[in-house]
Amino acid sequence: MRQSALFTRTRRDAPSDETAKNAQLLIRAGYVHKEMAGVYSYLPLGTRVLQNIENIVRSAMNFVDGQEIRMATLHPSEPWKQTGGWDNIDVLFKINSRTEREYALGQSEEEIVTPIGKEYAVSYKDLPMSVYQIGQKYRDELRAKSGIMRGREFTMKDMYSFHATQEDFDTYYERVKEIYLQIFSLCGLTARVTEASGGSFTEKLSYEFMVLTDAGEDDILYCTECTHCVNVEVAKDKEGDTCMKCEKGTMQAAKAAEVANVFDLGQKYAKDFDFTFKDAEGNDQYPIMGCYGIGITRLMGVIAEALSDDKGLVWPHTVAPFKFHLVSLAGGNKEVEEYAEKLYEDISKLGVPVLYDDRELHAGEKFADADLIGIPVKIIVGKKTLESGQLEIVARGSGKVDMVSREQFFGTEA
RNA sequence: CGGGGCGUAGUGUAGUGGUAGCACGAGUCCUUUGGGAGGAUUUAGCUCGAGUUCGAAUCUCGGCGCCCCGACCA
Repeated sequence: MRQSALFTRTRRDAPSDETAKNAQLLIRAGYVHKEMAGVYSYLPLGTRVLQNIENIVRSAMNFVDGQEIRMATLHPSEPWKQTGGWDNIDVLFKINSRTEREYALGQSEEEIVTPIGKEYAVSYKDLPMSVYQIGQKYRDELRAKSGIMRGREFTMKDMYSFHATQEDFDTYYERVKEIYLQIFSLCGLTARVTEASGGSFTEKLSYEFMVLTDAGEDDILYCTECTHCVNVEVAKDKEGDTCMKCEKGTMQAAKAAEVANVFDLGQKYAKDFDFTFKDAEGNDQYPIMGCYGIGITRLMGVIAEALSDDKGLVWPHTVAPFKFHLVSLAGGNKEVEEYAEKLYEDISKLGVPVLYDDRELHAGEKFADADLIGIPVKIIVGKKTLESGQLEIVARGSGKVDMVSREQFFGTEA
């Protein structure tokens, strides 16, 4: 992608109506555009980041035998009335049609997926079954905040599984929890599995995946020695207590952002929709259901918060909009320009996403923009490098500089 | 939803009752080209409504919007 043709441009100043670091940086760098409080559009750079995150999540869900589907986000009101959500879930957007009909906007999809499951899972042989989607969710938050971290419209991956037995569910639940941690690790974050309230629909605990960051809105307690971690809303221990699990570490208080959660829904929804299957003896049984969410756009916001520095964003290579930022310091020098053009074509030919700064600007502006945009590796081409016959490779995070020959560069790529 | 703050060119800001200014951006031209360069020139604005006043960006009331704290949060 030629930067001169990029749909967006960077800004020197942060908008005055955002205080969250993620929103300031993402807007300045041209990743997102704010529509209203809690609602953002994603521009080319932002869309690329989202697609990368989605693909990481998609692979992981496929790995745990989830099948991707795409459910409606405009919902009939009936299933919501059937589960009680219509009256009990205050974040549910309710829509009045110009006709007498009422609709809901999907804030979660149990009301849609359970009736679908009921139609296809009629025998124990059809179970387990696990489906997921990546799509928009709508929640009528009283107060949207923290940039893209708590919006009224956001992108979520939500998976739902149905199981014939509690044991089968438990096994699957653990599998998903494990793969979730890998997802966050791939995104450059360390997440902790945190015990939390199950919400209004279950007595059981749920598990939240928390990333330690001051930008988060949850208070957690984590053990300094083991993986034990509890949301303070359900914590029996206090800061400084000895960990109840390993009995070695002490519990440490921290701010954290919830990037995902998993719920054991039991048989609630199956019962609400009278979803039964025939077991091996021919008896009707309610399946055990689980749901597993990952906030895709929130995850992007948390990465932006947690990994940025005073110059701008610092994307891990797994989610970065481009692998390389080719910065040409031609300054009117035809030789350098031609060299950069050729290099851009050669990298592009390999199918490697590269942003090519071909604009006629001073080096300082180009570097400042590159730092702000936060692509992990800069390739700098100028008179200097042309004379030495080498490429200057600069890591965005560490600032580490490597001088490599063109052959070495393409050698490592191939 | 309760409390607080704020709405001025595309962006960031100055202007507390009397001619709306600056910087950045954007356009044209010239010079410059390894960390936001310089000059010339052009462009573009007071959130909406009502009121007070000879006169309102400025004062009063109301609406709308945005941010923050709290409450809330499948």
